[in-house]
This record gives sequence, C-alpha cells and structure tokens, in this order.
Amino acid sequence: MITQSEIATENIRDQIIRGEVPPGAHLQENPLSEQLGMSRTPVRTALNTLAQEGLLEYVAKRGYRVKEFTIAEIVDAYNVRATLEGMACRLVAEKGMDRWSRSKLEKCIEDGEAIIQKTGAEITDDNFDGQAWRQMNTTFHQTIIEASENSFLQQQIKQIIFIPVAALFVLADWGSRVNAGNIKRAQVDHINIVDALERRQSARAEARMREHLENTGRVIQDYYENTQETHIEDDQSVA
Amino acid sequence: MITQSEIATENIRDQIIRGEVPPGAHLQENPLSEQLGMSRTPVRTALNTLAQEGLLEYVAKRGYRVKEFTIAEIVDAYNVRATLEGMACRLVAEKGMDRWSRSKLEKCIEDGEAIIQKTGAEITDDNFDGQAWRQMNTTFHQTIIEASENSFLQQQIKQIIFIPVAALFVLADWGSRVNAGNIKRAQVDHINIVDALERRQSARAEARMREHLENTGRVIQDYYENTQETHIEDDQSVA
DNA sequence: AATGTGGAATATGTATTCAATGTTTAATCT
DNA sequence: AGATTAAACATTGAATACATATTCCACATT
Repeated sequence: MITQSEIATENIRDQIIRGEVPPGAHLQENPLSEQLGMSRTPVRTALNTLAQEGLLEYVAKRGYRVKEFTIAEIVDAYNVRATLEGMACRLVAEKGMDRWSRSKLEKCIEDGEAIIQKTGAEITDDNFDGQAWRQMNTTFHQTIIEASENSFLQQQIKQIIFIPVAALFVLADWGSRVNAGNIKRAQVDHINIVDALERRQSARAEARMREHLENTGRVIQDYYENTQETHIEDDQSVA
Repeated sequence: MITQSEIATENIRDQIIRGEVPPGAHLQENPLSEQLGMSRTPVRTALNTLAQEGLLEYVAKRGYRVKEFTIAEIVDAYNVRATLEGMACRLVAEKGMDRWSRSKLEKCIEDGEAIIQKTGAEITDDNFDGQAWRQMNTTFHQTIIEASENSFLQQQIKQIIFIPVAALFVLADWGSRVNAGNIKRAQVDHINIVDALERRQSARAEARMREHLENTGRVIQDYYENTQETHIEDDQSVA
C-alpha cells in the first residue's frame, strides 16, 4: 500500500532533484500540504525523511531548507562513490563472478560498442543515443554493486545518487554535454574493468573503477564551472 | 532548543544499541509514547528517523521492527568502514596534515604507549584501562576523518557507528574481550599509519588503515561467533 | 478437524486543534 | 530619523481526535 507520506516524500524529493525548488529555499509545511492536497502531518513526515537523506537542512522551530551543495561537496561525494564502487570491484574480483553478472557486463560492453559505432566520429545531439548510453551505464554499475554481495555497500552508494546536481546528470539529457572523447574513454574504462574482473585481478579492478568515476567527477566539475560562468553572464545581461 | 522528537529518537536509539529491545522486536507507538511520557506524534517522528538510519525496518500500515543484523552484515559494514577510513587516510596524506591534527595523532600514540606500559605483559580487567584506550582510539580515528575535509566521507562513516552489535564494542566495556596481542597490534598499526601520513605516503596510509580496521572486524567476528556458541549451549541446557 | 469468513479489537495513518516559539511590523522613545 | 520594544502574525511542535487498515479470535461450514 502507498501512504500519503510516501507520495509527499517522492514528490518533494523530485522537485528538489529537478531543481524546481532552488537550493536554500525554505520549505514550509502549509504551502506544501496545500500544493499536495493533504494535511501537514504526512508533509512533516516527508520533510523529516528528506532531511535524513541529506537533501534538507533542519533547524528546530525554524523548519527545513533545501541544502545547497557546493562544487567541492559534489566532487567529494563523487570521490566517495569512486572509492566505494572501487571496493565493489575488489570484492567481485576476489569472490569471482557468477555467470549471469558476467554476461550482463559483457552485454553492456557490446551495447556501448554499438552505440559508439552508430554515432561515428563526431557526437551530436542527433546521432548519439544518450538514453541508451545512460541505461547501459546504469546497468553496468548496478550489476557490479549487486555482485559484490555487500548490502551495506549498496545502501551507502544509493545515498550518493540523491545528490541534486549529481543526480541531474543521471536524469537529465546530458548527451549534449559530453563529447566523443569522454564517451570513448568511458567505454575503454568499462572494457578494462570487466577484463580485470574476469581475470580476478582485484587491485587492478579496484583502481580502474576508482579512476573511471573520478574522471566522471571531473567532467561534472568542468561542466558545473562552465555553467556557473554562463549564469554570471546571464545575470550581467540582466543588470 | 531540544524537541520531544529528538528526545524520543535518542532514547529509542539507545535502547536498541544497548540491546534493551531485542532485534526483530515490534516497536509500537502507544507503549513507547506512554513509556516516554509524550504523545504518539514525536514517537512517530523518531521511528521514521531511526528507520532512515537503518536501525529499524518499516512496512506501511504494519509499523516498525528492530532490524536484525547477521554476523555477515556486521562484517560487511566493518569492511566498508575500513575502505572509507582508508580513503580518509589517502586524502590526508595527499593534502598534508595541519599542525593541530598532527599533534593530536602524536598524542594518541603517546597515550596508547602509556596505557600499554602501565598494563604490562598480561592484560586483565584490573590493569588494562579500557576506558582510556577507547577514548584514545576514538580520538585517533575521528581526527583522521575530520582532517580528510570531506564532509560526505564523515557523514557516511557516522552511519556505520550506529550498528547495534558493532556499536556495543565501542560503548560497552570490552576490555575483557581483548588480549594483549590485539592491543599491541593496534598500537603498532596506529604508529605505522601516523608515520605514513607524516611522510605523505598516501597508498601506504590507505592500505595500513584498511588492514587495521579489517583486523578489528575479524576480532568482532570471532567474539560474535564465540558468544553465539555460548548462546546455543544455553539453549541446549534449557531444552 | 481443518479451513474460511466475519467481526471485534488493535494499531497505524491522517486530520485537526492547541500551544509555544520565531518573525515581522508598527508605534513610541531617544 | 533611527533604534528599540511590544504586539500582532505566522510557523512549527505536540496532543488529540478521527479514519482506515490489519490482526486475531470465534464461529460456521465443508
């Protein structure tokens, strides 16, 4: 069964991740309960939940405000993710992969290859299938995390997915924000990671995955800094 | 200001960590609100919070029960902690330590040495100052985590501290459960970690810390399995 | 005897009300 | 005019009341 509290939680979380409510905004219970057509009670529960997830900051008697993430914090989070998924790779290499995980990863490699082949030398919005790439990428990482068979690891990594700006790169269509170089490098990374896992080279698998995600973090950082500049320009044009 | 919800959260969390409410127990709102002398509302908030922390399991319309942790899950959590604190060491070694962190760590080494000196060759309940050792140990790890200056890392590691059985080893007097070998090995580990940090050998610092905590995890596992056997014996004697 | 249904009792989910604390505004005093 | 204070207003925290789902037991039926 689905409760009002759960509806409120998902709805408000979505609004935050999509950037519909800006960082730093004060979320008040009455407006939210009106907006969602429910009483304050389930809204309060939702706000408490989201604060625990780290999306909101809470001060007693003053309520909740949307947490502002600095570039540094987002990069920090990505580095933590890099370390944790690196650990997942180490565990998988040590334990050895079962047949199903292995075939799923190999399919990811094939799919990635196909997407790049179809794209050609130059990546544009038209010829690059960002949707398919993201799906392949999610499956790739998820498969390794699950194959690690460490439930804590899975839980910890999940939390990082909810960080607003980082999550945008998963949700939004960032096909136009990547270039051929990044995509091809990511594909090579994936190939090397799977190779290391199959050879059960745990240290190599760990190092490769860590580097792979640290690269992604750098891409996000670059993009973020560029858009920051753009925003400043926008502000100036208004002034 | 301190709210009723916060009081309830801390109180119930304590009861769980101390083992006063057994794993698997169904926590009901009415008895808890009576016990704590407040209405159901703040109790509900507290239960929601603790479920988010991973201490309780929630099923809609059925309420909350205390999560049961298997030995495997506890060891899993400790291994995650080992990896994360290893990362903290790596970051500290890369950035370099400020003077204050450095002196705090060196004081920890001195304190540890003093405790061991005072204890002598054989560790017993009487001559081993478990309280002082735990405090030194907590300071040691906390200092490194804070010096990493990665807020996400700090947040993630905090969650692991709340796991019931693992937390017992921090809270309860486990002086009687350790032997001279473990304590001396831990002290040597600490010395090597600080040495690596001061020489800014990031890979060595990371590896040493990881191994240090994996050892602790193994100690917990051994202890847990021993007490499990004891419990089985108890059960048999009852039958 | 076992299973299934129905209803009472119990527990959770939500709404509403009341209380306490912050915030804002306006008026008064310097 | 500016600052300070008090009062009105708004918002959060907690308690109570109500609605709805689940559990459990009794009873009936196969």
